[in-house]
Amino acid sequence: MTPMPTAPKPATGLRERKKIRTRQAIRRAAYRLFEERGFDATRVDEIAEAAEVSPSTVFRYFPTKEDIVLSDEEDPVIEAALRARPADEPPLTALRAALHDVMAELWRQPEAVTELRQRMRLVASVPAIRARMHESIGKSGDVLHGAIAERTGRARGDLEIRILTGAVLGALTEALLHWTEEGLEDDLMDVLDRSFRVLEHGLAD
Amino acid sequence: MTPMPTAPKPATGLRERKKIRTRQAIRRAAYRLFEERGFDATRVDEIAEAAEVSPSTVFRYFPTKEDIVLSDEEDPVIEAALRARPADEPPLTALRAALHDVMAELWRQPEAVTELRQRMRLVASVPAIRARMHESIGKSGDVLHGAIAERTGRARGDLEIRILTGAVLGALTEALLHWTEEGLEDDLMDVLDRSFRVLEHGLAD
DNA sequence: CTACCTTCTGAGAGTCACTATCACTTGATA
DNA sequence: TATCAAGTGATAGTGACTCTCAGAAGGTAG
Repeated sequence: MTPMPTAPKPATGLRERKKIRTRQAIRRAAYRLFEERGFDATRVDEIAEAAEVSPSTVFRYFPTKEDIVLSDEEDPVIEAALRARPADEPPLTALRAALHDVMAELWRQPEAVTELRQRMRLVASVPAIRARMHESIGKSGDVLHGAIAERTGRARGDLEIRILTGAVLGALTEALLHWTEEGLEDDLMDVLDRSFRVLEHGLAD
Repeated sequence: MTPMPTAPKPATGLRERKKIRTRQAIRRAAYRLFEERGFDATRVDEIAEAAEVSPSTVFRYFPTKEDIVLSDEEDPVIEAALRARPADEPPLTALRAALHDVMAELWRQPEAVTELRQRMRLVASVPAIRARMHESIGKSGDVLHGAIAERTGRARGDLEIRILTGAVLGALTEALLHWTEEGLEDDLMDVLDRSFRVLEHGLAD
């Protein structure tokens, strides 16, 4: 019986550190090999060897080969940013502001941006990874759904909210893919703004 | 050299008929087994045996096991319905009307509705199939994208159009999943209308 | 420092979706 | 009837992923 079951510790201890390092080693090795010879042409065994672990270990850290590419630790960040917005803002406004904040923060970390580019390149070129991304976006949808339900006072299963989050995520996904196909160099913040403009005013202007 | 390379024949001939029957046999057998024992617990060999063909033949007709569930012959139908709308209608209006038409036609065929229900039940419960559906929706997005680009006079690669189609398809997908999770019995036309209302007016009312 | 426990790792064997190849059958055609 | 093209089945792969179990290594109490 732990006295404070709510505090999950700041992840100190040799064990935790080793796990983080192993995870990183696998992912780095995988990215390198994927860039060198392509996703499909890279076997999991090779990733394991390059990362100096056994194949079993790779699957212990990542349930599928595709999951090595998709980290997915962003959801809670976005959710937090959304909760930080004043409660009287309409959903779309709050969402735009929240995503704006998250992206500004992301852009402050050059290596995070580099990784985003690598990842999007793979997403754009490998169907299996794209499919996986859509799945994970669906899960993000659930999270957003909950947060918006709270702030608008609607029920969790509300159809209209679900439609709204679906529309927003669908729009953003397309915008992100467009950005990727255009060479990953456009101003992503601008792409984001244009997405919300369409969501708010349609194709009008 | 065929005299008329544009006319692909009305699919007469024993060969064609046999192919269609084989395809149907495989799909029917698969649906039955999936309902009986679940998607993951059904091996492709078993589907082949139930359909009285060899496993190789199953893969000749469907590239993956998931594709047995997702027919995907609807895109051209929707596209045609969209092109049939007057050119001066704004995109969202035209899309709603086109989908309205397609769905009304679908509802006129009871067995098509039954199959839709079966399919959606699998989509909702099997992640791999859901992922595949998202992929195929992405392709539908391309089609819609092209059709809307034409009718608005914008370029094919236009970001705003892509955002719009992404939003519409994202909203509709969520609505369809909601419908499925609610038991497949609600009035789907109503769900469709509510989706477009949110797309046009936001969460306002 | 030692003993014990829990967690992590690696090795091995097995399952199953999917691919490639090739001989054989069968519908179309002259 | 002979010939050709297309569809089928058997066989032997490949590679992602699962399960199990023995041993190693971090954490902890005495």
